[in-house]
Amino acid sequence: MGLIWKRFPWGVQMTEIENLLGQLNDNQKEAVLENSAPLLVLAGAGSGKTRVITTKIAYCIEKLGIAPYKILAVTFTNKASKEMRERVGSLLPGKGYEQECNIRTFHAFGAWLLRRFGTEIGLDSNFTIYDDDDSLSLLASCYPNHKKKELQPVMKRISFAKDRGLGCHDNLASLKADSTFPRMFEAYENKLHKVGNVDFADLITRSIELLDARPEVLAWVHRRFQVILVDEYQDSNIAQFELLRRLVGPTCFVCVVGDDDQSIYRFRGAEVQNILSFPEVYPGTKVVKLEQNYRSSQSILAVANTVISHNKGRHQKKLWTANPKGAKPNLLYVQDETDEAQRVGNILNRDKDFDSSAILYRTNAQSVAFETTFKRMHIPYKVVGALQFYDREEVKDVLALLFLLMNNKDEVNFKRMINKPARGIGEGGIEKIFSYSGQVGDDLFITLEKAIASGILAGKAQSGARSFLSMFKEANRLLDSEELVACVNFLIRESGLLDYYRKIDSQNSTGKVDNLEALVNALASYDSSRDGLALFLEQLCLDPTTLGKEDPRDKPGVTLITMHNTKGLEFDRVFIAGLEDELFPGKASESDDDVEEERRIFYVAVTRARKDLYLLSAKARRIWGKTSFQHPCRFLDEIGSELVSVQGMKPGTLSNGWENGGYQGFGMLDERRARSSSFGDGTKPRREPMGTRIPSGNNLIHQGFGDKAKTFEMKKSHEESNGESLFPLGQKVFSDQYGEGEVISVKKSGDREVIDVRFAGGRKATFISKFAALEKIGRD
DNA sequence: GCGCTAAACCTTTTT
DNA sequence: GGTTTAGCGC
Repeated sequence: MGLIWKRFPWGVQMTEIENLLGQLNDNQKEAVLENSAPLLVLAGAGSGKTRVITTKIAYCIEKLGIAPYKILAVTFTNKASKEMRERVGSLLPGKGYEQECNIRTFHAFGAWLLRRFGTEIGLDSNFTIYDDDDSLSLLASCYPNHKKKELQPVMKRISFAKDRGLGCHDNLASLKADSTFPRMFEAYENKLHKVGNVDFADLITRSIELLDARPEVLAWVHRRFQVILVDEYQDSNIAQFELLRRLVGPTCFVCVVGDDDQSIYRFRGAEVQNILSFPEVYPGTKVVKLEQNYRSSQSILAVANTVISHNKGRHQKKLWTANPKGAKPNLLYVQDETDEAQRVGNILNRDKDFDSSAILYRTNAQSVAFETTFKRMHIPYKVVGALQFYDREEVKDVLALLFLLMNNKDEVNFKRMINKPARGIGEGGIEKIFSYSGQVGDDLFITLEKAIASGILAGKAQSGARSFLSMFKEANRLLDSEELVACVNFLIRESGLLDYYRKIDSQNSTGKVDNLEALVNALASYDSSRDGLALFLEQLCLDPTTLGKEDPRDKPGVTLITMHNTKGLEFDRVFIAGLEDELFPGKASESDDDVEEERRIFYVAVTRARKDLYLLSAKARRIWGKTSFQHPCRFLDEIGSELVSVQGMKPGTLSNGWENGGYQGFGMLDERRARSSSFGDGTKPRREPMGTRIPSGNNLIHQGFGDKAKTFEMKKSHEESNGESLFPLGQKVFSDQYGEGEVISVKKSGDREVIDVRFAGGRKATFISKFAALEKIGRD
């Protein structure tokens, strides 16, 4: 039963599963068929990793007769788990395996386990999951005299410790924190326990705690899961490694799949060592390597291989492909972020093949330039991942009320909303209220009731507190009678948030009320009971980026996405934008390890492309409202010039500019663009990016000849002076683009000197001194 | 305690 | 450039 028979022309009958196996290469097949020894699959980019996992799931069910619910498949990101669920579904359509199998992220699995058994370790089943903001607020409530900014690094360190499986009583010496840290860590943990909530790391660490404390739960887990598969294993952290070790029972088959070259979550505690040491931890491990790439053209793979070979800490391996050579990847030097978007738009408009194209960038903020330009050019697009909805102030306010409704011990959200909008309960009032609480973790509404009864609050605060309390009573009543939507609407109105945001909207036309409406709409598709609300909040915590939105993949248009988020995805045509030092690799990348991680991110990005790859690097970019002159990403130098076709002039680095036969000022490039940019899309050429005069011929001559020796000297003297400042504060300078200016700040960033210059007319710009096309004037 | 203005800060990347 | 905080007058 359950097998569908297919008749082949030559009379051989094959089951669906054999058909699937027939599509695999030998190594892939080996990985699917091995189901007794622990299995480590080292799978290069595009080597059919997901196909192996999904086929393996199908094989376990159809051939080995393992019940789907006994299979646990863990991924790292929400996107990946969604993708896997879909692939399982489409592999064996109509059987609903993707619903029955436990396919989740590590964190979602932890939440699932803790909701079931959390009471065993004193956790309420209606706990809420604090995001980073909430966690910080909780820490701040332990230390009211500290500013949030001081506490942020502490919070980061706490998360980092927990990701490594370290508790506040463990030896924290390896974190190199100061002596107060363990105490703060402990205070935070105590309070978190008392308010009955968990943070992200807790989803893993408290699951471990549960399995260690309750052998019967551990036994249940071991009975339940016969097969455990972990995707993107290189991204797992130590806590997750520890959790996995407990999940794998004596009769359980475990298989992990990963690629050390694609480890890009070190910043979050990912430990590449996990994948390297797997065979030692699980004796008898069988290792299968997948090195044939089925995704990309040879030309694209050549770029990827070259770049990644510059990393020292990696396994030697070489991805190869039998695919055609394909078109040479393009490297485009562009003017600024608007020009970048414009150029990409023009290319897209040539064949209008939007759906199979993606634009990849390092930071979410970079999507804005593409969005505005694409809107103007009428290019359809979709932004994947970036939080835009659920981290809005007005939405978080309503959510805070809902979280509070579900968990009346939730101090963070109570404090957020007790006086918002203002109802006369200030700092002092809150303190008075809390003086009626026996201890942290008491029911906050009982505390509030006591405080009101005592009459300690001032007149305005008293009535405000009263209405806040009765609002929740009524909201609870509505929820109990399963009127979720009415309940939320009531809260929005009664709390005063509706009027409050209406006023703000009318003052600065912001549309916040529309967002409140959208939130109610998202909720409306859930069951209108308390459980429906709980489910909504749970899904929201675990993946706030997709909830309530239609699946972006169903929408036509170009995909805009961060490089991190693209893991596991592929596109015919990929544009990698913003290939500039300080942006990518990021400013904070100082150590060699940091740069190696960035290089892996680049590798991941490049290997997303099937046929066409465009690399874009801008000469200037507006960052924080200031124009910053950029230097090309160092990884571009690592690609041999024979591997890409270059368009545009490498920006004004003095050395390269000269070597290329004369540095070309912005004037000439602007001219060239002006010619080419009647844009072919019917739009008017845009305003000059910096809104300044185009340099006169004189300036060009001045720069082209008069300045050559001088600037060269500047560079030389910098190298010799070894880090000494190139531009003192107050230095007068001349730029061909901006005219005369004055250095108003000199800062060090890594080994670089960065200067801010204010030009005549008040315009400010930032330069890396070493590369700045500036002439010092009026000094001697 | 509230609300306005000025200043400071900001951006990695995800669960 | 946009958003959050500090400081001040009411």
